[in-house]
Amino acid sequence: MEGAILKTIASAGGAITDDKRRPNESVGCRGEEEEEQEECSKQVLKEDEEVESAKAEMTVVREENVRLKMLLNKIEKDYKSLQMRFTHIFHPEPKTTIEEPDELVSLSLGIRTPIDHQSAAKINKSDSSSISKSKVEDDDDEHLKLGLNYDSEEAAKLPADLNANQSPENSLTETKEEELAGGETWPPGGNKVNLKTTRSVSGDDDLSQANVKRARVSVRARCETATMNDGCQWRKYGQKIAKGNPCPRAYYRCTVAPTCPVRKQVQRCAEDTSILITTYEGTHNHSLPVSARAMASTTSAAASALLSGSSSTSQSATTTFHGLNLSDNSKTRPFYLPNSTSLPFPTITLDLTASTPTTTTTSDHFNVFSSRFPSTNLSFSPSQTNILPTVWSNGNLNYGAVLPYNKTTVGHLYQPNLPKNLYQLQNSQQVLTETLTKAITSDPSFRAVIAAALSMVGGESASSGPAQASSTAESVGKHLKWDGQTKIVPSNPLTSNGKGI
DNA sequence: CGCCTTTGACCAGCGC
DNA sequence: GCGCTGGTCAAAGGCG
Repeated sequence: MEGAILKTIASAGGAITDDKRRPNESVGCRGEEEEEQEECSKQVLKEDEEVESAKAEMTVVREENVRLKMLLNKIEKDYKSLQMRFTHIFHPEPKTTIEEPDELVSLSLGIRTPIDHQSAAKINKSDSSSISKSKVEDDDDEHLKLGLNYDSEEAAKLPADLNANQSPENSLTETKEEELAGGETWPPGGNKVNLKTTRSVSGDDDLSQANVKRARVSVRARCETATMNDGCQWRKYGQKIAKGNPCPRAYYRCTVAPTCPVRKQVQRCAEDTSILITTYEGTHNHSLPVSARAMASTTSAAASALLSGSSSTSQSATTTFHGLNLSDNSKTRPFYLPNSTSLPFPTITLDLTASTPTTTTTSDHFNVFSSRFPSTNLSFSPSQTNILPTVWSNGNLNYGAVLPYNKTTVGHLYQPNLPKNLYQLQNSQQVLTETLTKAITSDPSFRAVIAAALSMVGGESASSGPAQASSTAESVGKHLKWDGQTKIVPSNPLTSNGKGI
């Protein structure tokens, strides 16, 4: 049946479009034959060209792959360099910075395991590194993943003390909490117990310790959604109307791990409701999805920098910051920074809202922060590619600021009419600022981390929607390789009901 | 049914 | 001591 049909078609002459048969067919006149041959040769050439182009494309893709691999290697190297930098910054010469056992705990960044005071007291101050190493080596794997939440094999290959030193907030925030809780989940009012305990033990020093342990990282970003999609799972456990801000403040708790101590407060800026102020507290004690690492790393790094500054100026921080009320700033403060007036916790603020060129002065309401503790403000301008820090005396560190470094902005540092304690504060803040500057400017990895956060937040703010916001994180997750395997994160790593954070 | 949000109540710290 | 405020708890209800 089919054969008959084919014969019929073939006899029709030229109806068959099989190109390969045409050169051998003797149909039509000689001129048509030449045309067909020419046409066939053209098509063959075209196919060859396509093959060649495909090969060239494959070559390009291969080269791109090689470049990406090199980029990944570079990122990993940068990360290791960043770790070294943090270790270097946060663990200066012990004799010059560590003055008491508690201070040792404060400076032992990232010690995830609870270290009781007895054992800590037995250990020599100068052996802080060995403390970290021995404790971490005894710890389980999860604790090795702490800190900057980078749990690649490269990180695992690093010395244990490096891993242990990644996360200041782990050691600072959770050590005593886990002591109190016996390693279990947070007891009701754990923070209260913590604060109350530390305050009742030995007065101001412990108070300052508690303050340092409660370091917070506040992120200001333009976001239309209820919360920033930082990749983590959060559970809302409370909401309050804070004084002076009609927008309610929501309290969230990380639910990725039941024992995770991380909490965050979300509140819209009263001045500009498109600005979302998210304040993070604590460090995740579990591995994070790729999409959550950027923010976690950023906040952890920022908190580390802040705590480093606080630690290095702990003396003045205790004696000066508590006694000094930055009433000038707080009175003129045109927006409401979470906890800035009521809590003595050091807060570092990452200002990701300065996406448009603005005239930045010390009175710029996006860049003036005040609290009883020296809040440190990092203002980023994502549109700027040349990152040059502008530092002024109030601890603000304007990244990519529109204004060039202008000494007039720091002029009041040298004003002779300032009270002595204000000078102390400014000196402390200057040290803090220098520490931050050192951490950020001297290591490209820090900038990479910040850039990752910027890309995430910027994408979200630009898209004004959670789905699109997550696409940025998704692309990061899809294109980054960790632990030698590609981890595909969900397009929207939200909660099961899709409401997310 | 499990997880989440909502929301009023409770507690602690702080200032007057 | 009292009131204000921030932070947290926990019961109730909603949602998938």
